[in-house]
Amino acid sequence: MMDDQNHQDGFARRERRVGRRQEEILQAAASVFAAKGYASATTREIAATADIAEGSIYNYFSSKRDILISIISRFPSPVDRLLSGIERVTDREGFVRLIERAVLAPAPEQPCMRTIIQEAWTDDELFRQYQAGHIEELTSRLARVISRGVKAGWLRSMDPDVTASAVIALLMAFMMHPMRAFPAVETPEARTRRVRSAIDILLYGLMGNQSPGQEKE
Amino acid sequence: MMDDQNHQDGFARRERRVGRRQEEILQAAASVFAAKGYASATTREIAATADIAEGSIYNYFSSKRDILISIISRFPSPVDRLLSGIERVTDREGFVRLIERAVLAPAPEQPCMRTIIQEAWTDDELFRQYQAGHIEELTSRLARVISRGVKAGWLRSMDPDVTASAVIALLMAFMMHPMRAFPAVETPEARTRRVRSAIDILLYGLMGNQSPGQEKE
Amino acid sequence: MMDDQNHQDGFARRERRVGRRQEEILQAAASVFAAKGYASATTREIAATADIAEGSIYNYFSSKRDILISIISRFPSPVDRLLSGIERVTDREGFVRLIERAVLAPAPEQPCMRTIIQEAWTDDELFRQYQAGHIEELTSRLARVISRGVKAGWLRSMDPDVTASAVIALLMAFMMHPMRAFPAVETPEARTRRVRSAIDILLYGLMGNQSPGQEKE
Amino acid sequence: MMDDQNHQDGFARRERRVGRRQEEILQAAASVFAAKGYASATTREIAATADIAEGSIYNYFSSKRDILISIISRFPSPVDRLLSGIERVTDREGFVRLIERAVLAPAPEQPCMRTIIQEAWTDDELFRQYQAGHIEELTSRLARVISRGVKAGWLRSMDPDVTASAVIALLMAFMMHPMRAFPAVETPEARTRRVRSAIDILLYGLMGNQSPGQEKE
DNA sequence: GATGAATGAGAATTCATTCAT
DNA sequence: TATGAATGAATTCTCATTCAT
Repeated sequence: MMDDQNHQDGFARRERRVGRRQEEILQAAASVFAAKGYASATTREIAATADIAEGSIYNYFSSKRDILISIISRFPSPVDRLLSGIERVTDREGFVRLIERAVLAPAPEQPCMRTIIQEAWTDDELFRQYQAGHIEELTSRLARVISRGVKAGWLRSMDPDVTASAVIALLMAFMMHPMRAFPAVETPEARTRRVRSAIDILLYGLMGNQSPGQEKE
Repeated sequence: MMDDQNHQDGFARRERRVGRRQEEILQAAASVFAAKGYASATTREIAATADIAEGSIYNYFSSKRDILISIISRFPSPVDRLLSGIERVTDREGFVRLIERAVLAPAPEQPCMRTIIQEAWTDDELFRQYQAGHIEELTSRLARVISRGVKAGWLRSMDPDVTASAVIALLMAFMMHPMRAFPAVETPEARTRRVRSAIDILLYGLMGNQSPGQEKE
Repeated sequence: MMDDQNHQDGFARRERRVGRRQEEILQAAASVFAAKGYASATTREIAATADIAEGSIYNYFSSKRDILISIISRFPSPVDRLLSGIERVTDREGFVRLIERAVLAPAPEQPCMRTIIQEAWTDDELFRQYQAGHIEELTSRLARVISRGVKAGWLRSMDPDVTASAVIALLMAFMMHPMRAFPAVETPEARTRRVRSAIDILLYGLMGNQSPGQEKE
Repeated sequence: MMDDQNHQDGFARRERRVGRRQEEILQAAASVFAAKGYASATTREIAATADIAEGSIYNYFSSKRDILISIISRFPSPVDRLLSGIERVTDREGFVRLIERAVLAPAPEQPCMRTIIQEAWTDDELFRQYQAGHIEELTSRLARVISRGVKAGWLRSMDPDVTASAVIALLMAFMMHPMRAFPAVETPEARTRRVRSAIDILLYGLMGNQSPGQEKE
């Protein structure tokens, strides 16, 4: 029984070590992909960043592409950030919070994720595999929320389906790019102000006649 | 003098021929970059597309990167499309038209440009060299327009600087991405509807109390 | 017309140059394959032997395996050497000559081909693609010849099908290996004597009661 | 003394365990070498087949090559199968049995050995080290047998030395290759028929005027 | 100028072998 | 002794760039 315990411990320890190493490689790869883009990133640089030998990468991943896929499917995509909780939105307040949470998410990995998600966004195969389904689901759910909002009067009158897909396009685009335009200059506060302003415009555009975000600042 | 004339003619003719060839290569490269991304595009494929020899490329451009740079600086970026004419905006109507023109621009090269601009957007050096300046200029001009609009009452009350940069971020992002989310499904009409809807949200969000795009459809 | 001629000349010249280079690479590869076996041969060594850069190989062949296949399908296999002319065999004399020609073929490339053919013989895919068909054809043709020989009395009585496949197995095996057993020692004359002796045994075994090769020595 | 006994027992037991492990590894390696060829076989696959860790192999063998050498020198080669008992041949019957036993040997490992022996046959160093000596010995012994047979009249008149080396070449070649030519089609019975037929031809060729194998079927 | 073969630096990946546990 | 992750040299192949024709 003792032996069994020991054996199990050993097994669990190894599992954890493998997991840790994978994590390290993924972190390293993510940062290199983010800096150079997937195609220009080299396994050599990933290995150097992860501080292991080039060949060791292949003890944990079967190919460079496998690393990219692992990153993409491991981290929650912006889409998922929007999806979670969308059902609970029943009023203007909830809607505002949903959008703000999705876009302003303080995810520490966000800057490094942007480029990687772009990759999934650009690569047809990855897009179909990891995004398309989510987005369709998100769109139809959002359309239902909008439909409810219009009926309840806290959204102005619009076609729910078209509006839903337009909003998602806007949000996805915005979540992927907002930082780029002013990279060197701006302080975090300035960034937050700008993002808030954009959200405000979006929400105001959806709700009409009353700025929804402004009052919360 | 006759000789001189001939010589000048010959010179001009050569100039034109060189220009034409460069144009062909740029077109070819643009389409290949768009399809594969800059890093994965090969000079071989560019040459094949331009129907010239691989080596001939180097008679017109000094490197693959030089081609990318030439494309970026030759074609008007979305930023420029917004810039031109921004000064003439003096009322709600003009503003609506400005935004619509920029986003819906029927530029035949647009789909092929998106990827290339993304490249410039992702590559720090290119970004600084070809976008940063334009964007700053655009932002400050737009801020002035917004400021005027708020004073004149055709825009709701907002901080002009923050709003300007937020709008630009939204527009840039949207101009670069809107198609992706629904690639297989949608008809051109559906696409236009969706883009219109997004613009509508944006403008309504800026102007308040009256949908500006809706009535024009 | 002159121009046309020149152009054609240029075209032909290039064709020839390409052909020559391919030939050089094939020769080099053949000798390296022969020395090391396909799997252990490296493109680096092939390139060095052909005195070109490693990368240049890929201007002429799409992969290392493509080189092997080219070699195999370019040179006539032992099977083909047996096939050609088998139909014309109508008597004991012709039969003797057929076998002798096939086995003793003074092909200059033979020593270098043996190992390569072995590769095709060992690799299931290559075998099916380049040998299987030939061998089946050869077997049925040989069976017909044997059948005729038995009827005409210049072969002893045997089952033609079984005998045909046995003879082919013996010949193929022998053509692929005979040298190996005594590589360093023997003179060409000794080798010829030994091969002749083997052929003699085979033919005597087939014909019975009279040594067919002995008298020619 | 008891202790001593125990110690000796322990020692012997360890010896046996080591031997058993080595055997397992050799079996595993043999089957992998046979399937892929030496160069393409990986230690990983050998380890997996032997159901041990990759690293453990190196507790028993110093290198991959060492495994190959161990296999070759451990298992009796076809040559050895011919050698053993060759001295006892004193008449036609014995000769027939000798050849049949060597070629038709029901060794279960034969198919797996063929490829390995081919490796030794192809690799100059291995050939010299493990085959050359055996073959020379075999040749001279066989020559003596033939000489005796010719004198005794149960072999037709031939040069014993040349004939001996020819027979060995034929047999070696045939023992290494006979299966290949008809892999998918034939039943075990068909194969036996074919091999018997080949042996028959050989023996008939050696003895003259009387089929030696035919009557035994 | 035009061509495209030649180049060689590097890319991703494999694998025999080592070594800490 | 057993393990299997770590290593890094070696391998096949790619591709921007050069250069002889």
